[in-house]
Amino acid sequence: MAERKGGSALSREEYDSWRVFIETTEELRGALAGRFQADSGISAGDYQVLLALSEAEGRRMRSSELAEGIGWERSRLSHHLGRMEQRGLIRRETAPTDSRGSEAVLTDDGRDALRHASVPHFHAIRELFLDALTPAQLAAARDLAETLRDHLAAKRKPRRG
Amino acid sequence: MAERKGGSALSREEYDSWRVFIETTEELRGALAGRFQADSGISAGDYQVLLALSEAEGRRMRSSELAEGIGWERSRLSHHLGRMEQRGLIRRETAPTDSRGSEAVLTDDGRDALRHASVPHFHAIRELFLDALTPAQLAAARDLAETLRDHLAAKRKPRRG
DNA sequence: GCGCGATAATTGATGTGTCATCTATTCGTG
DNA sequence: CACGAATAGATGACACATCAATTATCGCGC
Repeated sequence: MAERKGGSALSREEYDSWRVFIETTEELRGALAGRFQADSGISAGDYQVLLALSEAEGRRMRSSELAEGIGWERSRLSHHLGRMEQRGLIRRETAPTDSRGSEAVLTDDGRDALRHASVPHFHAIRELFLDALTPAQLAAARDLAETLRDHLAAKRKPRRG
Repeated sequence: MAERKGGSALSREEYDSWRVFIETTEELRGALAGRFQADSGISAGDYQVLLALSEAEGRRMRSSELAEGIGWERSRLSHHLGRMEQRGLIRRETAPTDSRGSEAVLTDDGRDALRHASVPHFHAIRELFLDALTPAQLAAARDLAETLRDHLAAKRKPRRG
């Protein structure tokens, strides 16, 4: 990892930059998740689902659209909706136009949970992320994220397959 | 989430920056993990453990030191070592000096797995991360990560508890 | 209107992370 | 030395993510 050869070895500096970046962002995610869960009783994943549903027409969405909207695989969403349904945060109904499909519907309990979660959510983001950064750093974070996101998208779908 | 009140609401821009940052870093982690696992047959977590052990005196470490070294909770490490032991990558022995404790020992299979994983590992880092960024962006990423890391450390241990 | 590939969603298996709890051992202090 | 607190580590329960396989329905071409 110190010498350069074959085009795939990394310099110490490259490797260190990578490591501190990936480990810290992972730590940030974990800290946020823990804080958020402890303060509101719902997870970050729950929050995404609830928010999307609350903004949807009739507070309901087809599973596929929901998955698309929040950028999850359908299998992941299906499992997650199962758990949320157990807890009464959402309910599932078969889609009226296509009986293969299902709609996730926000329940009243789900609406309440979302309402109570928003403030802790924003507070945690401010405290653990925004407060740490200067405006320039925040701008750099955004630039970085957008660059990486585009790069990953290109890697994922290089023209065809 | 648009208006500012109570000091905890976020501007749209703050929220968007947060979202793209956290979602993209999470996506990067997932992409790396998938690529790495597919190419080498071991996970990123396995890699960290194997690397630490391979560099240790006698290719063995006390569980606590290992956990400390790679920054994991002991419970997490314990579960992970159990799985790695199942696959023959490591072996556990009771510590000679303290019979409460245990040592994780790198097996020959573990050493081989590490050897075969290094190139794919570096390659994935280069391809998904380093290749995406200009030198300035890479420097910004590191600066950002270090700032956040320090901030999180301060939040975690504010002087005493 | 039948048959078959495509699509929507669920399910099961497995790996992973966290928390709370448990067991065994060590150590400090009387 | 004995006892209780602290420590090392393992374990069980649960939430979560990914992958492969499965089920049910749709819709097109004949």
